[in-house]
Amino acid sequence: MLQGRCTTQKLAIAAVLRDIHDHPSALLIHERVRESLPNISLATVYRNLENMVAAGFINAIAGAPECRFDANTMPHHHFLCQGCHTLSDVPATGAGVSLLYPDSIDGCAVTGAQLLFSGYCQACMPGRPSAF
Amino acid sequence: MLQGRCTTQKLAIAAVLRDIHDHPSALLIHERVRESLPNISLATVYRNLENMVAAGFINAIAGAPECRFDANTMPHHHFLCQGCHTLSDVPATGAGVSLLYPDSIDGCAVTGAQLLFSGYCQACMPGRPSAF
DNA sequence: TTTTATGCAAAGTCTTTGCACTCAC
DNA sequence: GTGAGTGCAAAGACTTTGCATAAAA
Repeated sequence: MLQGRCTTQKLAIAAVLRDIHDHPSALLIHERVRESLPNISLATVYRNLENMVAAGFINAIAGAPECRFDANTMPHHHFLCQGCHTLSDVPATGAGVSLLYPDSIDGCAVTGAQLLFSGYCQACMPGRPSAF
Repeated sequence: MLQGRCTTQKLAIAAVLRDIHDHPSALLIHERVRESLPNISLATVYRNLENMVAAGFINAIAGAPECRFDANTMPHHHFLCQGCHTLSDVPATGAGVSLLYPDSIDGCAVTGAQLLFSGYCQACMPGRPSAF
């Protein structure tokens, strides 16, 4: 799982990612890791996250103001609330979502697809009765 | 289409967006607008883009290093090449892509969906014969 | 005239980079 | 001992904000 040398910092970052099940930004990950490793630098967090994304251990989620990370590498989609900017998981199947796409589009090799839904969560539903 | 007062700056930005058919970043838009309006400030470009996104006149595309904008408000998807970071349009239908989703997921109202494919364009196809 | 929009400049936020030092191997 | 990995600090890139001025209505 970990590449290269096994450092305390890498283990601490991996442990945080394993425990967090929401979609933390790099800054939040740094904050959490500092609980167990107060001296770890933000640059180290960024460098290790970059390596983990490259290794496929975590996913980088596009679409939020900052880049967020996701330790859940199972295929799934995301929902971004436009009210509170919360990012939540949407199962790849079972939520009524159906996505099919070919391996290549217009001669381009497609290696992955990110589906980002936007809208409003129950708490942020604008101008609608809460019974919606 | 334009909200509020009709200023030279708004018209110039709208004209640039109408002419550009790729997916310019805010900085690139600023550069292009300066060709006709050399004194326009970057802050004005950002403020107007924000207004146009809010008004639904253009879309903000998530997933690129910087936020990019898209004057094409017809439903369509995007392909981000991991080699050259070029962002291109994928027709909503006709490219073999099939996407179906409900109006609400887990009690959240879904107002839109962005589908971002990633992979490699023909020029960046890694370690594969160009005849792929 | 009134009020919104702009330009300028500064600050804010997130991310990357350079370099000397440390520690896993 | 060697070199990958780290901490620190600075810089970089993109975006937002404050305020006086300009211009649309």
